[in-house]
Amino acid sequence: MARKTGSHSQITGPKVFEAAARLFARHGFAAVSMRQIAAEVGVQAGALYLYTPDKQTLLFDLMREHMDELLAAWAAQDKGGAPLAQLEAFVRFHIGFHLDRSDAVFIAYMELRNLSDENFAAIEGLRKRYEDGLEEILHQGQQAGVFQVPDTKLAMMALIAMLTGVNTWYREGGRLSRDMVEEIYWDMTRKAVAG
Amino acid sequence: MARKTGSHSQITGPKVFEAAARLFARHGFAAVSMRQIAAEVGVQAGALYLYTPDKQTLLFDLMREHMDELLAAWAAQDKGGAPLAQLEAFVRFHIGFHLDRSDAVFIAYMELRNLSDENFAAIEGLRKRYEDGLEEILHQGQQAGVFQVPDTKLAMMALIAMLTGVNTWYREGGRLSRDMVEEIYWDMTRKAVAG
DNA sequence: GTCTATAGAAAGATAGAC
DNA sequence: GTCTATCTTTCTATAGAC
Repeated sequence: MARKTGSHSQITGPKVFEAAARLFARHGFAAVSMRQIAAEVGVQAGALYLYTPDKQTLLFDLMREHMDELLAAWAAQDKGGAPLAQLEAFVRFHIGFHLDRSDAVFIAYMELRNLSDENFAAIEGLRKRYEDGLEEILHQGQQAGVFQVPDTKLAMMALIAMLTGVNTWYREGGRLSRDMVEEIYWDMTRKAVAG
Repeated sequence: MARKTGSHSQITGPKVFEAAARLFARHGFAAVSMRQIAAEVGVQAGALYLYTPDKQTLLFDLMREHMDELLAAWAAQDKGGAPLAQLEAFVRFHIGFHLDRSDAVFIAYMELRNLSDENFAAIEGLRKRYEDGLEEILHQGQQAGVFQVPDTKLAMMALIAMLTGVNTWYREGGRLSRDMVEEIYWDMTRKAVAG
C-alpha cells in the first residue's frame, strides 16, 4: 500500500513498447507520432520519455530485441543431423517464429531506413549472423553433395525472401493451417536446392 | 522566344515525380517533406502544387503508373509455348523489369499502408491482375502434369516473394551479372515447382 | 509516475505578387 | 510558372506542478 496511485512503471513500460510496435507495424515509424503511442497506452505524450530517451531509440530497441530473440531462439534449436534435416528445421523454425511475431518482423524489415547510421549497422550485424546460419547449412549440404546450388549466398537470399514472404499473406484461421503452410514451403525449399 | 524565363512545366513536371520517387524510396513517404522534394527539383515547395493536388495523390500516381507499366510490359510479352517456357519467361521478365525500376518497386511494396483506403484498393487490384498471370501459368502446368504444386496460390506467393527479393540485394556491377542472377533464380524456380 | 503546459521546429497547403 | 510569405496544424521534446 506504500505505492501511490498512478505508479505503474512495471506495467506501463512494456505497454509503451507493445503499443509502439503495433502502431509502427501498421502505419510506419515516420507516420506515427509520440502522441498516438501515448493515447494507445493511455498516458500523456510527455510520460513516454520516462521509458525511452527519444523516438529513434524506441524503434532501435524494438528491432534489437526482436533480432536478439530470433538469434537466441535459433541458437536454442538442436543443430544435429544431416544438412537436409537441418534445412528442414530451419524452414519450419523460420516460418513459425516469424508468424508468431508479425509486427516485429514487419518493423525489422521495413524500418531499417529510419534507423540512424550507427543503429542500422548494429541491426544489420545481427541479421547477418542469422542469415549466415542458413548459408552454412547450404554450404555443408553442397559439400556433402546433397544440395546443388550454384551460389550459396544467392540461394540463402532467395530462400529467406520466400519464407519471410509468408508473413505478407498468412492470416490465422484462414484456408491453410500453419502445419500445411510449413509443409508446402518445405516441399518447395527441398526441391529448389536439390540435385 | 515567346516563352518567358522560368517556364519549364514540361521539364519540371517529370522532375517532380522523379525526385519524389527517389526520396520516397530512400527515406519513406511519411519521412519525406514537400520541401525536400522541392529542394531536390530546384523549386520552392509551393510550386509542387502545380503538378499534384496533394502529397497523397503524388504517391498514388507514382504507384499507379508503375503498376500500369508492369501490366502493359507483361501483356506485351509473347505468351505462347508450354507452361514451362511461360514460367521461364515470367521469371526472367519479373527479375529484369523489377531491377530496372528499383525505386518504383520499393515504393509499390513498402508504401501501401500510406495510401488512402480508396487508393489502396485501386493498387491492390492492379497487383492482383499481375499475380493472377503467374498463377494461371502454374495452374496450366499443374493440369498438364508438368508442375507439381499442392496449392497454386501459395506457390505463386512464394515465387513472387523470392523473385522480388532480388531487389533487396542486387547491385549493378556486383559479383554477379543480371544474366547469371536470372539463370540461378530460374533454376531454383524450375526445380521448386517440378514433379 | 503522470500530469498540464509549452517551447521551438517543421509540416502540408494556400494566397497573391511578379 | 515560380516566387515569397504565411496560415494552420502537428510534431518531438522539455519544464515544472502534484
